[in-house]
Amino acid sequence: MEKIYITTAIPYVNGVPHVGHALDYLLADTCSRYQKMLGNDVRFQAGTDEHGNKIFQKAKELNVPVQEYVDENAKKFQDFIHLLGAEYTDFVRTTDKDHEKRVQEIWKKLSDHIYLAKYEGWYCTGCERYITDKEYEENHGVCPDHQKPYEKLAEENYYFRLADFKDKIREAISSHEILILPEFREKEILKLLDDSPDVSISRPKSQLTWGVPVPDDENQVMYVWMDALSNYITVLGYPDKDISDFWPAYAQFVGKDILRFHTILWPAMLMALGLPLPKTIVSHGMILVNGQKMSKSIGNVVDPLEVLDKHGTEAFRYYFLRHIDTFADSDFTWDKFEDAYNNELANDLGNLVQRLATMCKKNGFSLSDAPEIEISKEYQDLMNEFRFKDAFDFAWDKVQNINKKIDDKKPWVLAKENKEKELSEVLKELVTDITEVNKLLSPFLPETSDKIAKIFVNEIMPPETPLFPKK
RNA sequence: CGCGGGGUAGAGCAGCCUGGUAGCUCGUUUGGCUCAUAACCAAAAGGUCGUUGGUUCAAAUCCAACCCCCGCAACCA
Repeated sequence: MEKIYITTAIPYVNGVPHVGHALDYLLADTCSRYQKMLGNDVRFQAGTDEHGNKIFQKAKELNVPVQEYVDENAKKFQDFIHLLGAEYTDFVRTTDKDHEKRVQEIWKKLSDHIYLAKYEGWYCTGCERYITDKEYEENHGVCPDHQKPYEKLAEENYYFRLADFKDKIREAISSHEILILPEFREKEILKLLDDSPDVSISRPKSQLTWGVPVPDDENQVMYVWMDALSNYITVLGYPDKDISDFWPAYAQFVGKDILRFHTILWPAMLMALGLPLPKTIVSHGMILVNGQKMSKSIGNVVDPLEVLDKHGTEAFRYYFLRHIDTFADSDFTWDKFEDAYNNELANDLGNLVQRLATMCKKNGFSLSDAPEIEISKEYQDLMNEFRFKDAFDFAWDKVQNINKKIDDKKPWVLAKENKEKELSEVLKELVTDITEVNKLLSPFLPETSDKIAKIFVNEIMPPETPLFPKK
């Protein structure tokens, strides 16, 4: 039995749960359930990123205490994860006192690689942020959102000296000590690594109050990444506890937009702490709508809660794990979702369960013990390579094969001709087949898999209502 | 010449690394079956594999150039 640690990205809680978050949770959950199926001991982290100005301001706008605001939002995300049928073991919030204390200790341990420097740049008082030189030129020195000219400002920030680790990181990535998936992202990151400057990791308190104070400097507050990335180890108890049981992580799931932080700054932090690097960073794509990025301004945002409400957890998991590519950007449309539901979940699988169970019942066939199942090598290889969509396809192919086999063996003919022995052999074979497929489906569709398992053991009874009624 | 991904049937994709009859799902048409959720099974139609050139007995696949789409370019799920 191995100890497996799986992590998800912690969403920034200034908004509601998004389909993109769902994808992250589902991939991690599928991985986790598969590992548990193999008999491994799994810890599955989830959490929320709760510091920063945006959250502070949003709470002020709503006129609620900031802590109350983040409490509410953290709850929304926890509920969301449950709705997805994902089972985490640990939930970390960056406002947890333990986390805050541990991040400060981590900061101290990193101090050899941290220095204070002056940052100077163009600043918009409306946006309350610095903008890049390029942006300055494009907007001709005036903020388009606030119609105010940018101001030249200077402030002191702490920086993390990434330069100390670049060579080692390049080596770790190239040698696959830390494996980046999909493969093509590795090139992208290696190139990016070369151009990466030291990272600004604090803000003056005058600018940012809602965050973890920098130890031994009351004028500075930690800024997002140091705080957020640490969650993966603070939740395990680092540095108060020995985390070597579960660290290094078996897999860390992230969106492609934040892959760079997880493959550049994060390994650098770990190296500085003397901790081993995560084995795999899995970067998934974005979910598009008709080929376009979802955005509030275009107004094409798909609310995952609406999808869950209309079609339920299992249909949601089915679409997002099989029709959304594990690694690349893919489309969500209601048409595609509904086609997949009706043609595949209802017709292929739901109907198969119905017809086979009915057949068994009509002919008085039952199995006292669940048949022994071996998990196919091909499926395991795909799962071990995090190719969940392909593994799901592999399982689905078997679903279709059972439908073919039924047509081929024609049990109803055997029944009419009273070939009881032959009929019972055929049914036994079919029930064994469906039990096997069901096992392969269980990391993806846990609830359905449970139901099917119950139907085909002891006295076989078709479900009273179809598993997936057509819509 | 910033970096990366992609262009294969009406749609969505696989195949490319390791050249050898172009494949899968959906959709369309036709046939079969009756155990099942008007489901299931089979067959057919449908492609100059972005363009041009090169290597080769042989190129979707390897090489070169070009065209087009899409991401990223440091607070974005």
